Amino acid sequence: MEKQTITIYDVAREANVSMATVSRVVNGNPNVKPATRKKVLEVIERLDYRPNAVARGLASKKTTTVGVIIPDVTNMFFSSLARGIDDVATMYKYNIILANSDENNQKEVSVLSTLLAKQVDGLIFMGHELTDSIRAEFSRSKTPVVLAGSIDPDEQVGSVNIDYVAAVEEATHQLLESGNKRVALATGSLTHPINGQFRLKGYKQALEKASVAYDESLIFENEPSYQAGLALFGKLQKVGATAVIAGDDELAVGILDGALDKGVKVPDDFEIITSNNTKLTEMTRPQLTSIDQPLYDIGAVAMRLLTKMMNKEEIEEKTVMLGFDILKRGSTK
Amino acid sequence: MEKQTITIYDVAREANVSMATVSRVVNGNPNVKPATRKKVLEVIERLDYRPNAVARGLASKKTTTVGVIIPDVTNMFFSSLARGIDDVATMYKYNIILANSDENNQKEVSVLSTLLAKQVDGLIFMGHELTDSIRAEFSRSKTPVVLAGSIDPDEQVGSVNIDYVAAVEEATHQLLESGNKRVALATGSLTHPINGQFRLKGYKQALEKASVAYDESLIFENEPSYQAGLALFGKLQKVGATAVIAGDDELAVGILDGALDKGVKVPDDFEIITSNNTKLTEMTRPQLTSIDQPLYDIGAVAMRLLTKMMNKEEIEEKTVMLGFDILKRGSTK
DNA sequence: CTGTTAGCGCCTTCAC
DNA sequence: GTGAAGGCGCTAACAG
Repeated sequence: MEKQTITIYDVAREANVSMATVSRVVNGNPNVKPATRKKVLEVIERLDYRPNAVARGLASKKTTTVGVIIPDVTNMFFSSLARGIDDVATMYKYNIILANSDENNQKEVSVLSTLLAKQVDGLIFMGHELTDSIRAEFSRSKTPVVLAGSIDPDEQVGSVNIDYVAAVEEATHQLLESGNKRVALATGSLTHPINGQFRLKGYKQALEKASVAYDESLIFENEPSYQAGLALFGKLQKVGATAVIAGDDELAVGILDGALDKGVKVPDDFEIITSNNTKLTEMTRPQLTSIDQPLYDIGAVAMRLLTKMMNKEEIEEKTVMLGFDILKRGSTK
Repeated sequence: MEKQTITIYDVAREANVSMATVSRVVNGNPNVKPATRKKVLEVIERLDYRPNAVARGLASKKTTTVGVIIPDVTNMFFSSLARGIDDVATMYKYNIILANSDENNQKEVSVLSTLLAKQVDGLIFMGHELTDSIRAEFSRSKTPVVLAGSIDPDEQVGSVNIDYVAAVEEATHQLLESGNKRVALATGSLTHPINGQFRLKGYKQALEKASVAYDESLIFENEPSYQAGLALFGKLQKVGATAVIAGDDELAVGILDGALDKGVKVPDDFEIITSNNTKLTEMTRPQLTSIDQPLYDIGAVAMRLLTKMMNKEEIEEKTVMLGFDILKRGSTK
């Protein structure tokens, strides 16, 4: 009645060879005479044998699974990355253990701990802040880690991203150029380096080059959600902003709808540039101009980088920066 | 230099007890004297010991991980389900191995096979068709399976869904009621039972009750994508449809934008009811009227059901049907 | 090319 | 309440 498993031992017996030989053919070891290989394969087929990956993992100390910590699969930005990660993982015969963290430090630490207990061969971390507790867990195990779609100022772990400074600088520049005097910046928490350091820096640089004074009241910290965007538009109007750079597409759609709902014309009376170029940017009317981060590729490259690290290959540069563009659509003039 | 792991054996030695005792305290077995428990816990803390889940899995034949086969994480419908699944899984100390299948039979079979090899304790399958090869894999292993957000006409495996027949019947009814003579139905492949059997049936029943003749030219098979929707609107116009029921929200948004782009007024000149009530339905202008499937809950309940099955608890009913509503928004009169 | 022999780290009877 | 011992199914030297 129990899931009667047939083991490598059964196959060995039936095929009149040793377990070692069976193991060899299963693992594609060339040191097997074609004839015996054929015989073994035949028995495997007949018995419908399937290697037990757990046992294999224990013996070989490799699980061929990697842990992926994601803030929220439900957010297109992250799910797009995740898709790239999974596809490349599959390509390299890895599986993904996916865990949502809501960027909640406690959850992150807890999930990281169980992932490590499960002996994942590597980790991909999405999330914009590497707290000390997370860093501690990382270094405590020697498991390779890659950050996808974010950046670690200390460059202690691998990371795949774009040049956030340059991207936001360029976006700000365009908005300034088209005549906006007051361009707002709406990102997530400024305690996250990607926002507080990089994006903000790009924003300030653009202002400076245009000789526009920096005004802190134009900086907004928000959740990456549609609701937050909807609520934000009013505040944006209040401070006299005529354009905004949003750090998240859902947030941007919220801002757009907030404007539309008040009868404000986009882009005529208000311009928006968003940051992630997810599918969402094409679904609105007008469509959203966006920084074009190659999301899928960021995930894919991150996973590829991780495979190299797991494979102990030589890594030229563990921080890889992909190219970006500003994709002009209807939300800007 | 190697990831020097400390094992249960080290803890046992340091604490002057046997491995068995350590195992007991780690697993919360009550048969341990408080004093020794305390001592062991202390050593565990000091040595920073973390049980190896792989070894545990081999010995106990339980991995506390479940496999989740998802067509595409990038689609809000599925990612919403996935979120519900993961949250409940976490609650019950399970982890999720997530694998994208694109509803491609070959990928499904292949991934299912590796999931089974990894000894997952259970499986959640999202996808609208249980092909024979999938069924074969399912029954070949005795691993519990639950379908989330779809339905198996044969009810061989567990499933959590809503009453698709009633939902589409109601939606069709409303559209007919508001004066539409030609209501189209745009779903995924009709070979999928959820479409070809259930949704179509609800559609036909509504027509019948309203004494409207069934016209096959009003039935459309589409990919669940924005692009497909965009392209579809033209065809909808061509067959003289004035309203549509879409089986997927991205598809619906595409149809909406297709209409808007041609200057067709929604809902005045064209009405739309979509099926999944994902976040997307709120993001458009007008917002989309939708069948309100409790996506997160479907995922959550599916996972909960699976935990019961893995736990060999008595299951009253392995097909659970959740309630639904029609959420009226701006895309209908 | 193939077989033998140890483990991998932990759980689980079965005694004591 | 605690210890000893035998696996779980497979890989990895090491012989031959």
